[in-house]
Amino acid sequence: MVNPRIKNMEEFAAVSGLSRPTVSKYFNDPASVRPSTRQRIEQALDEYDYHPNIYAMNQNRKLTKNIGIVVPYLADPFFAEIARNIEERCIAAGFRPTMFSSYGDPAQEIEILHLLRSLKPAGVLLAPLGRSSDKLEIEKFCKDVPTVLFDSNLEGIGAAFVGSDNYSFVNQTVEYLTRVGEPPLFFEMRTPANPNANKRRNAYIEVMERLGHEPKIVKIDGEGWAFEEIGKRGALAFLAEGKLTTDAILCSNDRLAIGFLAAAYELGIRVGRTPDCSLRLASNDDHPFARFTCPSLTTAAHDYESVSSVSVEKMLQLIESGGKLPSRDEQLFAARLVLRNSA
Amino acid sequence: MVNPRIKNMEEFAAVSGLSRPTVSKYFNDPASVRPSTRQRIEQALDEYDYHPNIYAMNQNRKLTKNIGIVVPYLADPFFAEIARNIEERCIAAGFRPTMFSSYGDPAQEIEILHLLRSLKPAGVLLAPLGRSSDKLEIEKFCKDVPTVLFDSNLEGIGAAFVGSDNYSFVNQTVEYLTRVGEPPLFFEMRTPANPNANKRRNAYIEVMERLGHEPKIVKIDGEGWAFEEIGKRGALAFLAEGKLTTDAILCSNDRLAIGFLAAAYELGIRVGRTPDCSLRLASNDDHPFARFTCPSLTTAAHDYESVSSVSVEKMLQLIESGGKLPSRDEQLFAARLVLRNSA
DNA sequence: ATTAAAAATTTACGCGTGATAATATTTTTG
DNA sequence: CAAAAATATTATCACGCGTAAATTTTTAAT
Repeated sequence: MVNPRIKNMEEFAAVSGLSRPTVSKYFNDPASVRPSTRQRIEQALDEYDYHPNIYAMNQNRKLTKNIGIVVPYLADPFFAEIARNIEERCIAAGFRPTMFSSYGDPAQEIEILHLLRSLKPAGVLLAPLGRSSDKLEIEKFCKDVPTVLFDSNLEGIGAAFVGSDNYSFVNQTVEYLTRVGEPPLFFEMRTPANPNANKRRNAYIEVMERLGHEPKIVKIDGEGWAFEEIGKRGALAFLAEGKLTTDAILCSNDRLAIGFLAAAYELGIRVGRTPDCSLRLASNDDHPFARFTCPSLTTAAHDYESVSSVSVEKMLQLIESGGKLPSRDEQLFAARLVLRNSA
Repeated sequence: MVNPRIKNMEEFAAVSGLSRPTVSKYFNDPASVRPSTRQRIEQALDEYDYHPNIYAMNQNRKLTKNIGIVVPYLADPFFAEIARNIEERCIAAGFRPTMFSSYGDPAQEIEILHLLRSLKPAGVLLAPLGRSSDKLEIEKFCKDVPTVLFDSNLEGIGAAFVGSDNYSFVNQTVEYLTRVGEPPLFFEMRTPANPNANKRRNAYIEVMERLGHEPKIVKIDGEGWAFEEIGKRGALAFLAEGKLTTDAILCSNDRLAIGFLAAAYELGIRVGRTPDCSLRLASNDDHPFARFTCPSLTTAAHDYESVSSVSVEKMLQLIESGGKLPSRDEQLFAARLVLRNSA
């Protein structure tokens, strides 16, 4: 490694005693050269410090090894966690993932797609903002760049969608809550950014009616992505009203529930399933922090593993087949009910 | 925009009635061409859909507009938040930041630096893993690429360091805790990954001695980045021993404190400063979730704004001056004590 | 108006790699 | 051991742009 600097592939080919095209082939696919040749290259790679120039490589290549991962809000541990999982799998598959977050801003989401376009990625994994997304622009993007949507669906857009079955989430939490006590009230934001929220509300109504209970929904105000704060304020206001008609509450998502628990704690309302508690609270997502709330949060867990692995698989499949899939398929994964202490 | 496709800068220069190098100059700095020329280019830009090829641009350029942002663990909301802040500022300064996370793995940290090297970034903002970092490799990297360290310092490495003054953190929390009650015990991991942890412990000892109290430290076992879990287990074990000699505890960082609070809640130990509480708990960092713990967490807050803005400023300054600064300077920002309900 | 200086533009060349076709070499097979 | 198949080499071109030097145009000064 202390040997004279290697400037380019030409020089590196020289010191390894091969021609440049052969070395080029090796870098594009090490298995495409004879084992003996491969050995010579890898030996030279040990002795000399050479890395192909990324920009020169990608400039004239039909398809780069880049993968774009786009999420709505990377500072949300839920997305951070799933992005981490996906990133890892892309690297394992020999690709170079880059992460992007639109931080809740539709304009930035589109900007990211523009940037991504000029990055000529082999594929993109996109968790769109949802309601506020510029669907026309995203649709245009998906026509040019092989894209798999995950987490939140935009009807008909992208080559495939991989996400969670919201009905399964709510069905399990509602059934559990009603089985061990009174039927739950549904606690959500009035204008949720994420389309999953709407599906969850509808599922709640459907499941409640099936079970012969009247659905009751509390809608709280708030904009943006500070869900804990919104949930806390909403819960403080709601609990202060004293109109609680049941002992059970189902939050649309864990971040609202975290805010709710903070509010309940401040008001001295004990939450849990033990006799000393006046309220049971369940939620959906299994946020990374749900295990550390007080009390720990009973919630319907995403199948993180399946969602991330199948998203990546779909994407690789899409790349293999040249960017087009015969038909857009949607794959949904059921929740796993995680019983903790809040309900 | 419906006009014939523009393939490259040559064609775009043609339709705007200019030569390619002139157009090239415009894209590198719109102010470097005559206003009348600029107008012609921007008009053509409206009519035709052309974007310069990123790879071709960067291949033959001495300095790209890329900025690398590297953090130890992006799924930690603290780093996610500060990375978001830094990212935004880089974009505002006309650069193209890319975020990387080593997810606690020293090998991956080095891999990221290797990748970054071939990305030829104008500068890098690096929050190193700390104790486990491969310091020799990082030092080598910093010699070739203009790098500013932030959050956790590696002595003598990088062109500058911007972080928080750990003494100020601990000084404020200890002083506050002793002022309103018994002197605190220090709760930390036995082998902390982050060098800030060591500085905080030393500061705790120093401040306690200055105030005439005997420092008492509880070291808990655990490896990796699941601090809440480690804190919770450690607290459960510690509280079960019943060797609590004081009513006040200072956690090394908020994530440990979050775990501690979860443990206390499960054990039925009320934490806070009201008469019905048996324990006061304070911490350091002002983690984004510290407002939503039960009780809400009294903590010494990082000056997020200053750390991120000065980091970026230092970096821009470094780029301006051609990658070298006259001397390595370290800039530390004091904490702001945030009083909430836990102490 | 003339001319020198400054600014803007054009000419000409190079960057490091991918890709392809024709040829040469090596390895495998019958 | 010869023929066939697989692999490597040689020789070129293409890619889309940056950049220094040369040239033209514009501006400022006389």
